[in-house]
Amino acid sequence: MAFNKKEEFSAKEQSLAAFTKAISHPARIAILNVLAKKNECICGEIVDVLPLAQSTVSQHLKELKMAGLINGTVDGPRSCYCINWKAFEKFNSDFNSLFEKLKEVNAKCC
Amino acid sequence: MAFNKKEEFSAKEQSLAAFTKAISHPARIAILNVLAKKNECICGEIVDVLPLAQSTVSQHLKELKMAGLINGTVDGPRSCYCINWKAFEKFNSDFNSLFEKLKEVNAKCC
DNA sequence: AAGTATTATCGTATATTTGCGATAATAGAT
DNA sequence: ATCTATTATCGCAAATATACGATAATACTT
Repeated sequence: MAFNKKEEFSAKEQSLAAFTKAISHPARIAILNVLAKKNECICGEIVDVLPLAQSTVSQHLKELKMAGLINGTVDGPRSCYCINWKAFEKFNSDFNSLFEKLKEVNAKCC
Repeated sequence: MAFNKKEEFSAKEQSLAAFTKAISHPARIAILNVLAKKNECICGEIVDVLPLAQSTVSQHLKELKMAGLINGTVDGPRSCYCINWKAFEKFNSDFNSLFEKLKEVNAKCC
C-alpha cells in the first residue's frame, strides 16, 4: 500500500501540486515572506526570525530551492537566497488557467 | 522530536499553509478541476475519472471539505460537491498581499 | 597553521499522509 | 422487509515530512 500514484496525473497537475506542496508549511511561507520583504538576499538572518533550529531552517530552504521557488548562491562562508519570481508567475498563470476563468460562470450549487 | 511548531507562526501564515496543503496533491487538484469544469455538483463521477480507489477519493474529498475548499451536501444515497469560490478568493487575496505587491520592486540578486 | 563563524548534511525519532480493502451507513427500488 | 447502489468510515501498512542535535564542510581571520 501507499504506492505513489502521483505519476498517473497530468504534468500540470503534478507541477501545481509540487509548487503548493513547497509552500504548504508556515515556516516556508515565513521564509518566503522574509525574502520578499528584503530585496537583499538573506542567509542566517532567517534562522534568527524563525522559531526553529538552524538545521531545520536549512532543510526548509533546501526544499524551497529544490522546488525552484528560491535561488541560492554561496557567498563566502554564508549562503544568499532570494525569491525566483518567475516560478511564482508560472504558478499564478497555471493556477488561474485551472480555476480563475470559471469563477463567474459558476454559481454555488449546494 | 517532530514537535508540532506550526502554532508558533502567524495566523495568516497558518491559514495560507492550510490552503496550499489542501491542494498540494495532484489528486486533489484533479478533483477541483473536475468540480470547476462541471458547474453541477458531482459525486462518484470523480471516482471514475481518477486512478484511485473509491475510499481514497472519499478521503481526499473529506480533506478538501474540511479545509473549506469545497462544499458538500448529501443528496439521497449520493453526495454532491462543488467548489467554495470564496475560499479561493481569500487565498488569492492573502497570497497576493504577501508576494504579489513586491514583484516589481524586487530584482533578481543571486 | 589554527581558530572562528556560517551553513549544509547525517542520523534519528516521531508524526502525518497516502492508499487500499473491508465494512458500515444511507436511502431509493423491488 | 429486502435488495441494491452509492458514499463514508475503519483499520492497517508503507511512505514522507518534520524537527533536532551532532558533525562536516566552507572560507575568512589571526
